[in-house]
Amino acid sequence: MKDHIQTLLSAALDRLRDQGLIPADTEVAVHVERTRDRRHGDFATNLAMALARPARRNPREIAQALVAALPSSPEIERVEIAGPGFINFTLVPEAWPRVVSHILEAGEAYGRSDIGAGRRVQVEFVSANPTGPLHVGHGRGAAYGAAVADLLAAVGYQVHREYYVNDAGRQMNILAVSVWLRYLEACGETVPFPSNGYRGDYVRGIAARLREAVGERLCRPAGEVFADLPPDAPQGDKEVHIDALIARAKALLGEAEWREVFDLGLSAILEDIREDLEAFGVVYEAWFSERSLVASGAVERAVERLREGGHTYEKGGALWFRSSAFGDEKDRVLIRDNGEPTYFASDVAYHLEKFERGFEHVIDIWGADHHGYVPRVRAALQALGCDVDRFEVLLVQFAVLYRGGEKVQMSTRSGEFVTLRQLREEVGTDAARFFYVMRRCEQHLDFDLDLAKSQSADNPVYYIQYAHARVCSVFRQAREKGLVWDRVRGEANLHRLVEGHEQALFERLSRYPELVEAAALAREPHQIAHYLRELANDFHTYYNAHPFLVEEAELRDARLCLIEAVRQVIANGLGLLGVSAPESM
RNA sequence: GCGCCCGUAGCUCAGCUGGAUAGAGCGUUGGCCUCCGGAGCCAAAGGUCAGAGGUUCGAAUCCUCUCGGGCGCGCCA
Repeated sequence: MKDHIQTLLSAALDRLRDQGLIPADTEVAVHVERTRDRRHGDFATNLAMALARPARRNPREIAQALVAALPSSPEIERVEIAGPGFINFTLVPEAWPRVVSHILEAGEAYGRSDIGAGRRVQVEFVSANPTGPLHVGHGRGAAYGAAVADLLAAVGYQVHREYYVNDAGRQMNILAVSVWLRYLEACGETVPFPSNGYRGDYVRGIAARLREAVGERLCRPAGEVFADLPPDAPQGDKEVHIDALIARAKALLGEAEWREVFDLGLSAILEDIREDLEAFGVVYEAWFSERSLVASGAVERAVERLREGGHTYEKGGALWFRSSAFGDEKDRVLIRDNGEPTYFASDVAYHLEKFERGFEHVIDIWGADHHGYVPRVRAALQALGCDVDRFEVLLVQFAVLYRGGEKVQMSTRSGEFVTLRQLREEVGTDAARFFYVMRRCEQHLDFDLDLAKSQSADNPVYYIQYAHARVCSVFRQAREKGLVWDRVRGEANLHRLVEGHEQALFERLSRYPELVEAAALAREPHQIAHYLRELANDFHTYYNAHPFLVEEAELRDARLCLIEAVRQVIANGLGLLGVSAPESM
């Protein structure tokens, strides 16, 4: 409907250009919006006011010319000029109920569109280091990223969801050595556990699996392992200590056996993460390995390209990228003085590779604590000649859990953090997915565990799901009473739905496609969450005000059509957020 | 010190690329169950949109500054 009015206005605009009333080169976006007040009709545009300046005319004068030039339409009952120069459109009454037929016809496809035109867009999200289970901080990125990806898919983009696996860095070596030490313990050795190691219980679990797989073949006496190592903190430097420990482990085991430990740890954790996300309703098209990037020489190639482009220099034995020439606050090291590439170097290679894979748009979803990282990646892409307008980073702020009004403390050091899995077990996937995307991603999120668990009206998830279940329940009741819903008869009698509650529902339902489009383009799934609450409220209100299973079959069938449409839109909307739509609760 | 995000009702937050009288939920107060699920509904009270300038027909929205809160500023990942 909105599109229809936009089309009419564009036509009128062309006529005014032809008539010379406005300069031919005037560029103006035709912007149609829903009115907030019924007295202003159903839709309004500020086009005349936007044209006032370039045309050097009074807005109302332009509005009159626009209205005169407007092609006629059977959908529109009235066009009025109001206030400083708004043009208000009122639809013919018959236009509204039609939305119900559209919804019943389209079913799950209602709200989907093709504005993406099949363009390929990549969404990379979560990408947590595979050194331990996902925690609740990752949960928000997972829920948000999945919702953004699903929204983009819903409006016609070809979406590629990707998880970047940091399986090549020092942190992974630390994990491997942690696993190995726990394994030694399991073999009966007594080892002092490094203060910088991974202390979580899951490491013991992986060590146990290792022992099952290889027996005591990889066991070495603790005395040999720790002989002459630099001291751990607090006497010594914990970083130096653990690096020496890693080197010793590699020396004692040899490359092949070290790799065995490393790979078992990596695959165990990746498997855990994958299962965790899957249970959270989050699936990926690809898991992209950093190690494969290093192995294929892509990192060297990317660094080489920067060097050839004259964007690098050497200082202090290291190779630097002149990112400050592209807006970053300082230059960044690509290759350390020890010859090892930095994490940044492989990230440059990864992002270059994204563009080389031919995505038309590349979206990264990061925790807000990485915001300082954005300018350097952008700088690198620019230096490599990529179109940075096609690169977008969405930063997700922290989520803080509350229980009983108190902040839930999390400590990574002790290994006692709240995992995503624990959260799912406590509040359920539906509540978790919904709560995570209830707020704009720039907004800090207060996650109230008690509220998420509560089965009451206070809890928006239950409120919305209840509306869905209630519709299903009405249909169950109808069947029990032997009433058969005749959809065709219902659709033929939609004009009978003249109650205020019914009109409100038509209006609400009709804006759903606009909403999905807006939410997708703005990457704002929270708009869907808010909409669904309002829709559910409209429905519950209607439910309380009017019986659906009335005697008169025509009216009854029409009302059943309407509430079935409501059910469909709730199901579609919840689906975009990864929340289930139960038939009973 | 520099950079990014945030500041709207007692609390948690919406407010669509600037638009007509700033909206929800919770909480508070007062109502609605012989009836399709009361896990629901209705009503009332509650605001100097942090503050000050600026841009214009018009600013919660855009720009600048100030104040307050969060986060980040490694040859870590």
